[in-house]
Amino acid sequence: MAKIKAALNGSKKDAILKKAAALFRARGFKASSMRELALKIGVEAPSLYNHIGSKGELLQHICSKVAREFNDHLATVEALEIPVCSKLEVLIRFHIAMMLESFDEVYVSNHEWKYLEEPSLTLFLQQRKQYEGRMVQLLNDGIDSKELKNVQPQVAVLTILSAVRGLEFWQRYKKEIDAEVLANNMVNHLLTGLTT
Amino acid sequence: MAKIKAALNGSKKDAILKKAAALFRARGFKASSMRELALKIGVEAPSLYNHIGSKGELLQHICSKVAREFNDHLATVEALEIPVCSKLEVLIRFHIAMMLESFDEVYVSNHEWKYLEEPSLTLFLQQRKQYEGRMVQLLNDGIDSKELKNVQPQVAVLTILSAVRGLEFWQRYKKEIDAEVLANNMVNHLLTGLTT
DNA sequence: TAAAAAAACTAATAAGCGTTAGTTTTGTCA
DNA sequence: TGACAAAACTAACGCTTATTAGTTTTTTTA
Repeated sequence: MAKIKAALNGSKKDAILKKAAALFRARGFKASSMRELALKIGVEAPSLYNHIGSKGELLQHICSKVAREFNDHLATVEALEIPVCSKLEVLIRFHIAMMLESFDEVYVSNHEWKYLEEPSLTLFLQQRKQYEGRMVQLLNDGIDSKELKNVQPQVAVLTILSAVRGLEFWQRYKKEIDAEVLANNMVNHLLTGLTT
Repeated sequence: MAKIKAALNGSKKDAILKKAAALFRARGFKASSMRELALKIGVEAPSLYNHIGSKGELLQHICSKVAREFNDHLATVEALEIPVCSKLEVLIRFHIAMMLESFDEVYVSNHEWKYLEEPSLTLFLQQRKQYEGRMVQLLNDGIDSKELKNVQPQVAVLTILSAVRGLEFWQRYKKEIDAEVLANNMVNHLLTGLTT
């Protein structure tokens, strides 16, 4: 059987991770078998273990990479010296961009994290909680400076994060609606509402 | 071993369905075993088959019931003679109420539907698509009557549905934020935005 | 209280799982 | 070209899965 093709500028492990993310997204982590993953790669299941440690390790890599990217980005946004509204806009557009270029990974991270083993599970949840907390802080800044209405910041963060998360459903409309139009609409909706 | 306790005003199958929804939500459908379900009920796994047909049938019942309830409610809202904004508010509040009183079932319906077998899977997806389509129609009405801004209705529906779906994360804040406050905030945010 | 029905039990089956061991093939470098 | 390392292979293990068969216990009904 042919050897595993390394991803462009990546190790063979990276190639496996990419296929694993696609499989886990389509089937779910628990319903995905190592034999199925091997088949997609064009190899027998035990051969995978020359490159990876375990099935769970694959999930761990996917989730921790996504979490790191979002946290890193949030840090850069916090450092910007622009109005809170603009920061929110940048954040929302980043979520949309991530959904576009790393759809499988983001989806898996959002849906399958519960199958992480300790201590990765605890770490992941801590990072997510932190991310939310820092967004709440951002909204509080905006409320203090009168840029934003006096809302419950936790509820607003919940609404925003859920809305951008829902971009996973958007794949369906890809042909009908341009990514730029989508982003503009969502930013406007979440910041200025629907009503005239 | 004790017999399966029938739910108040319900059959034994209903009691199993309730426990199954809770288990499927906590563990995921594929990761939930019939032995585990039986344990929660206080019975051996094969005994369940005196009351149900299969594991998949449980998921099917849960998902189709939730889908029916949402579709039925949408029909009553469409028939109301009130402004579009009010209709949207009623819809959002219904989602919040459903999340409160049938959390496990709604969560499972949202997350585990992909494990439905045919023809239930196709039916479920059709109903969901229909629900979205009818909401798009509702928004179009609002845009025509100048009640709403001239937005892309598909994007707005995506945003609204995703936001209310995200209420599943809200359980964490239950102690801090009252359900009524949550509902008011979310309705205001989705209809009138965040900015001053 | 005896018969019938419902629902529990134990035992077992076939299939699929992640993973390991041991071996063979393939690719690399001196 | 020969030697070493990397990575593929086959076979198999131990475990879990949903479900069935057959039997016994419990409950309902007459």
